[in-house]
Amino acid sequence: MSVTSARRRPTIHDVARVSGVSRGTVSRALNGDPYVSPAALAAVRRAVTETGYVVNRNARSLVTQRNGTVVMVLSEPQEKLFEDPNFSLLLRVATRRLAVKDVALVMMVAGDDGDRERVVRYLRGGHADGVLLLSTHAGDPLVEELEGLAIPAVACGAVLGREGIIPYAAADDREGARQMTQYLVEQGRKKIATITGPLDTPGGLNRLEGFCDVLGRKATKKLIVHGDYTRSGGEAAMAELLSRAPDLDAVFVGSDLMAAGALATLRVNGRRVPEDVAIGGFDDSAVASSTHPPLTTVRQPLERVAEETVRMLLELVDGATRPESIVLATELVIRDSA
Amino acid sequence: MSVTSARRRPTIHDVARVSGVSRGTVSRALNGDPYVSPAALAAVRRAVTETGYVVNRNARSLVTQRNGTVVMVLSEPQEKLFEDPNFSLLLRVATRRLAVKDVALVMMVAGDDGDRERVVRYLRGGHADGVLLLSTHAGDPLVEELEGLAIPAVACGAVLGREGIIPYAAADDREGARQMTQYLVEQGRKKIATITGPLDTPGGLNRLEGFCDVLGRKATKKLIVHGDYTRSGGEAAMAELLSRAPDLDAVFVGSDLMAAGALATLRVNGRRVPEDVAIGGFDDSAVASSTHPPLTTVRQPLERVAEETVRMLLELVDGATRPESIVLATELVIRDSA
DNA sequence: TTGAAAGCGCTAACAA
DNA sequence: TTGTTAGCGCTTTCAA
Repeated sequence: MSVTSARRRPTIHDVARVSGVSRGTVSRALNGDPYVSPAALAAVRRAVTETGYVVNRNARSLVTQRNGTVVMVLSEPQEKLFEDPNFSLLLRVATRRLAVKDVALVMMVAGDDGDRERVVRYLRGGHADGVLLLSTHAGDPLVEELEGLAIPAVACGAVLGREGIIPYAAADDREGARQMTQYLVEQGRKKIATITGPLDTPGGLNRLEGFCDVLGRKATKKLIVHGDYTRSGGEAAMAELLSRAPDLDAVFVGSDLMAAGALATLRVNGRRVPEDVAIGGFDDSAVASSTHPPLTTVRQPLERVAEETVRMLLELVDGATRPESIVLATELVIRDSA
Repeated sequence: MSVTSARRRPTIHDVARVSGVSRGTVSRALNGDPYVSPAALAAVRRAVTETGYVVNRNARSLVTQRNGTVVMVLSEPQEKLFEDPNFSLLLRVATRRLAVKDVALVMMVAGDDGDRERVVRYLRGGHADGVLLLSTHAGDPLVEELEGLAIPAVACGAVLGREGIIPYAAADDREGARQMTQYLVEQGRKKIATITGPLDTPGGLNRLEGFCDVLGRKATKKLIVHGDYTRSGGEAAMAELLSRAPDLDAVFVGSDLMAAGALATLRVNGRRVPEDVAIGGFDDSAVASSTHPPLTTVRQPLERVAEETVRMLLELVDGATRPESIVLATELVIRDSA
């Protein structure tokens, strides 16, 4: 045992020796090249098992200029975004889907200039085949640098201002917001406000547009406040709304986490939900069912967003032309808050 | 611009040519070798800037057998662990700390045998310098495989049964549990139960021991139920406790997430918190302050756990002898639930 | 269908 | 202090 682990790792050379063919043939056999005789293939297979050979990816990458690694870059101006359950979900699904293809996922945060420089250095070092963008804001300087590097990149959610350049998979934010707003209207709510996400994110912008689509002129400035996708941001925004329009009877909140914050503020202010104020969330993330009362919300198919993003990226890496961006339908989930 | 990005990446050869020294000298200059004249160093620096040279890590790794990458393995029998805010925190801190040292973090999940095989293959492929273990359960087969690979490994939280072999950083679970239990006693609670984590995790086992340390013979089997660190597990465990001991007046719950579940069950059953039943959590994670009422809990210094784990791993990778494991003090955080 | 051989870009040992 | 050179382990022509 100790002898075994002390021995150097077997190389393709060892496999060649044991199987009685040349290194070239071993390589071809390993990579599924059609020009390998059944006999040679069998011999190589046996030798691989016998020697316990595992390819050295560094050596392979050096010559192929590929390395079976993609980077997930989290542009994260507010550290808080990490507490968002959506993030965990995307990360988990992406990791799994990539793992199936034997592609490793490197996590990098790009919150400030130092981080960003590091990401770019890593990418320029040729250590990754592609980039998965998460929560990228409009005008993020990283995007431009990426374009300069000419490295395959795909985003979870559109990168505002770059929709035609960086392919993405996303939920239909605008339509989802319409569904929720329409539902609130149908419930007889008369004075409906909204708490949006940051307007330099597609979720912030498009959900607000959906809200306005339904309410038209009723969507006055007074009834629109902006949050930052955090719980505490939701609390503050709700307080602001209450002071602006004490008689509001419904709020469409741009994320479940912010909605949880809004609920807390309403409770403190003695408003009952949904009797006095109806609350609609967005995401149907883990928090939605754990608030009190549980949130009526809009379900985003984030698993599919992650899956499609990964698929698109791998296609790009394999040399496909720019894949079509894809927008997935949302679904209204009715619980108790509205 | 298009011409620039189309050109092949500059190699050390180009730097040598531009700076007028040999490749060897360039390499030495780049790697901080002391035997480089100031003149040569300056020339190399200038040439690097001029050419935009970035080292090719694959080539470097091929010869150094090092690659500036560590893997974070998440042993995750219950997928749910991903929803735990503790996880996000550890991931974020570790990513950042490693990034500072220009070490990349690869995420891998090892939930089933297929996953595990993939992790081992990746490691045997020599693509990582070390392993960060997360939420590893006693008897996890991965641990043994890791030992066979003789790759540096450090754990966040002890790996039960391997405490002497795999160094770790962890909170003082037992003492933390004692603090909370003692506090409940001091509040005049007479019938105190506990919901533990899985007993094959250090948090499950040691927090239960701390509980028993304080209560002695009063900690009867009837008052001890086991959860799985999920919210729904906490709900179910609380229901079980209520049926076993309807007259209990306090519960020490082994994690904030489970405590949130317990609160929900109590509410459904008409028990007021803390008037009828006091609830103590553990973690002081993001959920603790967002439950209703906010949780009195035990703060784990998870940032420091992550920092220390990373430090230990990098030391190991750099050839240090097995570092001392480190146990960090916890702190009682009093809010409204007890 | 196969083997031989030329690198991929870099580090490190050696000689100068 | 420097240049030269031999690989690291692999893929991929090129000939056969």
